[in-house]
Amino acid sequence: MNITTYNVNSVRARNAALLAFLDDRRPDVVCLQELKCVDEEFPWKDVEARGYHAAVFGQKTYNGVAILSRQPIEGVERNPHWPDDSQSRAILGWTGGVRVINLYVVNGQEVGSDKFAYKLDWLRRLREWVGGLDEAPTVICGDYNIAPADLDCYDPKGWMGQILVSDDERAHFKELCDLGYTDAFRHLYPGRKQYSWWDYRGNMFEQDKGLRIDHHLVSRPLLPRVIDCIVDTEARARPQASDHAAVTMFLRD
DNA sequence: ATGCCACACCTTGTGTGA
Repeated sequence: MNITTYNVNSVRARNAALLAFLDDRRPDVVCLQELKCVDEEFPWKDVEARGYHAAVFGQKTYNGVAILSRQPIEGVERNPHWPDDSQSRAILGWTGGVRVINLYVVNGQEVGSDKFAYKLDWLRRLREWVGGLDEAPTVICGDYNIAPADLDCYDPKGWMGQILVSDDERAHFKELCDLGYTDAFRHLYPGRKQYSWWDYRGNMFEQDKGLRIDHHLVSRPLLPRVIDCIVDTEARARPQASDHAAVTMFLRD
């Protein structure tokens, strides 16, 4: 079984790229972020034609998350621990015997801003929620908008204190891990420099100047099943690609 | 300090992203 996390940066603008990804890679489960459309505009027919079930939590213009799976998706919950939040950022579904949580974590715009305060509070609520879950095998994947360590940033000195790498954000990520979740990629490859996002501007992808901000956090019962985790840079290199690559984790059956 | 790029939007510029 494999589980992909993929920030598509508009599912409508990325329709051809997404369908090519599904056709080429044949993933079992795909967690999408930044749909940027309402549920009615999601490409239901295209993904269903390729054999996927879909659980969608859309929003006009911004945010929006979805889970695709070759197997049925049950027990779907949307923003389960953010009852008064109008932003579609979290969806949970059970599929293939795994509790899949798909997140589009707040960006935060600028350290110290109102949006940054919202990001920290959102992360606090995430931890509060996840900390109360039972021991069922769980993966929490998505766009975390946090590069957990300097190794996850092409220019740690230049980015010091900035959004995505600040100490506050990293502390939240570490506390989430301390609840019993492991960053699958870093667990497998402790010293590997591998990014998942590259700015559209300045040919950053061609220079491999990026950040690793898309992650799979796996719960203790699931960790022994983790075989591999790869970043699909090929899809990022194509024309009209998202600025994020798809990241896929492979589990032993 | 700004734009650099890309996306959505009751667009002809603005807000947001990372």
